[in-house]
Amino acid sequence: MTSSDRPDKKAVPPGDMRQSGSERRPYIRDTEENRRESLVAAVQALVAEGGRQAATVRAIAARAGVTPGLIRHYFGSKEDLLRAAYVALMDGMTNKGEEALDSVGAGPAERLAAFVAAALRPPVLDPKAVGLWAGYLHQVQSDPGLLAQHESSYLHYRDRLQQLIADLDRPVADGQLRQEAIACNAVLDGLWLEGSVLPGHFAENEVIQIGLRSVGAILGITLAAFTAPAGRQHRPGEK
Amino acid sequence: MTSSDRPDKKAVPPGDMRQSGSERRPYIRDTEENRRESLVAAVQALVAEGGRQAATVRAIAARAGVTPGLIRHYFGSKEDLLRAAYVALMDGMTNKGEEALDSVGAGPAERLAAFVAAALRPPVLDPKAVGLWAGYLHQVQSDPGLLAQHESSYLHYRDRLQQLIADLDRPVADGQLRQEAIACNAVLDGLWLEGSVLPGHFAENEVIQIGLRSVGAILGITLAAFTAPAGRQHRPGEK
DNA sequence: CCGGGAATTACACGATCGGATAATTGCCTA
DNA sequence: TAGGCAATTATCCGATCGTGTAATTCCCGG
Repeated sequence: MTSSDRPDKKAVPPGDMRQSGSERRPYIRDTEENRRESLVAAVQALVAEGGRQAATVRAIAARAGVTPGLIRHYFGSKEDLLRAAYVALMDGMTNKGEEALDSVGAGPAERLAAFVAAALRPPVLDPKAVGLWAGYLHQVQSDPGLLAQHESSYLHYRDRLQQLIADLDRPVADGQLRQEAIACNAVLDGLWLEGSVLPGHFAENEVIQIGLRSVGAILGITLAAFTAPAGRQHRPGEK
Repeated sequence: MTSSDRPDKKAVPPGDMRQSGSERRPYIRDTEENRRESLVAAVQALVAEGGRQAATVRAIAARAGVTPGLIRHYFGSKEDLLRAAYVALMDGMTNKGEEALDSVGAGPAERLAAFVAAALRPPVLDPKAVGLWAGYLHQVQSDPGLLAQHESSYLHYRDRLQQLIADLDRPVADGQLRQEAIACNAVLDGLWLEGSVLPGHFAENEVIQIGLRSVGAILGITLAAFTAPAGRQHRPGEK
C-alpha cells in the first residue's frame, strides 16, 4: 500500500532518487556489524510503529538504506532477522534498569526507587516500546527459542528487583521475597502498559509517583517521592 | 502463462474436502446476526493465536465455515470486520468483572476481592486473551476510533474498580481514590500480563493470592485470601 | 594502480493477499 | 407449489509478499 517502496520492475522510479537513465544505484561498503545493526534498528522501528505486518523486507531495506537482498545476505531469512531484532530488544530493555543504578547513591531504598522510576519514564515507558513488545508477542508464544529468551530476560529482571528488595533492612518471612518481587514487577508492568498506551491521562511524573507509592505499600516501607532528576541519567549511546 | 491455469482456486484439493466433480459447495442461509458473530469469533480466534497477520480473509472465512466473499458482504471490508471484532472484545472483557460481582455477597471487601480474583483467572487470564489484545495494539494506537473505544472501556473498568474501593469504609484524602484505582488496576494488568505470557511460572492460585495481597497493601486493608470458589461462578452463555 | 573477490544491487518467480464481479442457490412468500 | 430475490459461492484480478539467482561495483592487498 505504501507507494514509497520501489516496485519490482524498474517501471518508473518515482523520479526523486534516481533521475535519468536506469543507472545502478551506487553504494558504499560497510562493516558487517554496522549493516546488521542498521537492519535490526530498522526492524524495531517498523514493528514498533506498525506491528509485524509493517516489517516487510522491502520496508526494512528502505528504512536501513539498502536493498532487500542484503537481508538475506546477512541474515538467513527475514525470520532470522526478526529473531535477532527481538534478542537485541530484550537485552536493551534489561540493561536500562542496570544503567539507572549506576548514577545513584548506595542507600537501598534510594536504589530501589531509582530502579522503579527508571522503568516508568522514557525511553522505557514509551508507546513505541509497547508497540514493539506487542508486535513480538505472538512470535514469543510460538517460537520456543524466543520463549526461552523471554523467560530468561524476565527472570533476570525480576531477580534484580528481588535483590534490591532483599537489600532493604526488613524482617522477611520465608518465600516472601519472591511474591513481593512478582507483585512489584506487576505494578511496574501495569503502569508501563497504561502509561504507554494512554499517555495524556496522567500528569507529569504521576505514573512514577504512583509506582513508588505502590511498591512502597507492597513492601511496607516509604519510598522517596522524589520527582524527575531532570537529565542526570542521560548516558552516551542512548537515544 | 505462468503454468498456473488455476490462480486462486485449489488446483489440487488435498483430497479431503471436495472429492470429484467441481460441484458448487452447498450452504444454508443464516441470519445476519449469526453470520456476523461467526466472523467476529473467527477473527478473534485467529488474531489471538497468530496475530493480525494470521487473520487473512481466507483464513477467517475458513474458520467461520463460509467463503471469503461473505466478509465483504456483511462488513464493508476486512478492516471493518477487524474493527467490529475489537469492539466486541472490549465489551466482553469489561463485562466479565460485572458478572463476577453478581454471585457474591454484599460486603465491600468481599466484592472487591471477587472483582480482583475474576481478573486473574480464566477466561480473563489466558494466553489467548493477551495475544488478542496485543494483536490489536497497533490498530488501537493508529485508529482514532478504536483509540476512543479503548479509552472508554479502560476508564469504565477503572471507574468500576474505583467505586469498589470507595465503598470500603476507610478515611480517604482528596484525590486519593483515583491514584489508588490506577495503582490497583496496574497490579491487575501486570499480573494478567505475566500470568498469561508465562504460565507455569506460578503455582495454582498464586497469581490471585499475590493480587489480593498487593491490592490490600495498596489500600491499607486485608483482603480475604480465599482460594478458588471452584465452579460457582460459571454462567450460562460463557465459553 | 590494478586485478580479484566479497559486498551489494538488480531482476525474476511463485505464492498469496484483499477486493471486485458474475453466477448460482437456498429459502421466504404469495 | 412456483417465482423471485437476497444470501452465498465461484472466479478473476492487480498488488505485494518473501526469496532465489545473476549481474555489477566497490575496495583492499599486492
